[in-house]
Amino acid sequence: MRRRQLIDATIKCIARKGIGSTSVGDVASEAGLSQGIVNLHFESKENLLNETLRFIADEYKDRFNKALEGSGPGPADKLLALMELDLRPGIIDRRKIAVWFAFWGEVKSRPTYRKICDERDQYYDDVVEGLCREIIAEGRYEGVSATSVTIALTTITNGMWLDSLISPKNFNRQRNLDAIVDLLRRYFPRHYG
Amino acid sequence: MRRRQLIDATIKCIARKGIGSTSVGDVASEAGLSQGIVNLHFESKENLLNETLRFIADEYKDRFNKALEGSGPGPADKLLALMELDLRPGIIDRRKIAVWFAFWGEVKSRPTYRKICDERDQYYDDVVEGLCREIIAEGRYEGVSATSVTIALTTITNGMWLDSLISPKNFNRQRNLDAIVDLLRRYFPRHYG
DNA sequence: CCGAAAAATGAATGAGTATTCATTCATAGT
DNA sequence: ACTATGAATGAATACTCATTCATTTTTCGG
Repeated sequence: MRRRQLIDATIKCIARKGIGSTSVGDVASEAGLSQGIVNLHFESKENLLNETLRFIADEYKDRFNKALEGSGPGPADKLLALMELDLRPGIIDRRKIAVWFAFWGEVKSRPTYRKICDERDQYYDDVVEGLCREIIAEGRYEGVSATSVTIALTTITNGMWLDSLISPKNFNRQRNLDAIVDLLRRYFPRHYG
Repeated sequence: MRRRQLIDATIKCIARKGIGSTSVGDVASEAGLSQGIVNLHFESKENLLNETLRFIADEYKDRFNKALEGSGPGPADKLLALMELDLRPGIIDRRKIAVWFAFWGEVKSRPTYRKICDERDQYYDDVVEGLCREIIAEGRYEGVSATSVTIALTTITNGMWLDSLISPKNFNRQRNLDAIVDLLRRYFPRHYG
């Protein structure tokens, strides 16, 4: 399918040159096709970018759901699997992260981007909060607020993504994963001890 | 100073329209000046953007140092003051955050941006890690890794900034601050109890 | 095979934009 | 009063880029 091929080319171009310097001509030649091809299949550049963002959001959601299914049965396993997902080599790949940040960088001025990102985050937050509640009930943890843990867990991974983008040399996946597990242990010692 | 005036105008334009859609003409008219003014004072658009990023990074560093000085004397006070800083209304202002993300979105394709951001983060991390070490020593906390706490604390605030950008409606400063204090309490109960 | 419909091409168009520069103008020095 | 200075202007230039469209190529049902 041409549309998919063009979206892939768009992702490559954005990762390499940023959204601002990516022209439809660049995308077309990255795909090995001709000038007019983008407008033929997507009508406009804006459309292409919207659909590209939707594509990477869907792709993430897929991996997210697969991680949930593929993990151990308990909520603690599932939560850990989700945290690990965000630091998996295939996800925390500098090119992929660059694309996410390129779109996030335009969220304020493009309501459509905001909406797409918001949907993804909402879903993510809901699942994480649900798992935290299950763990709290299961372990009879007193004084642990599911809301607080959820905020900590969901924000921390995005912050790590930024680190990996800004200090790739200094970034250490294992150390970051350790920090997350360490944090989980503080909240839920009987599950991650 | 004209340069400062132009940098302010650039920040406003980026917050409103994003980097991609901000032209030097926009900046000039936002400043109430004429076409050629940007190239007169900054030689090129690229230069203007570099200096704008450097300006907001310096501005942040200033507030950061003031927060350190203005807080209570102990490392625990200082650390909390830094965390509060990142959620203060003047900092977590959607326009300011939008500018940060606009630049972060281009970090991968613009080495200069990366360098400026990296310097800022490096400094931030070093200070936070130093404070954590002091607290650990002071409270004789066993089994708390300064590295892990530092990673958690420094990444969490950037993640919160992203949330405030994507779900401004849903974003609640107090709830986020509570999450941070809650987290501090888990690591350092005798300091934040 | 045929031929109509769909897909793809790439040159042309026109809007927009960074940069240049000849000129204006206010101020300061002589 | 006259001149020198340099900040500021804004029209002109050169260039990039999204979009259009006439034309060519491919596809595929009959």
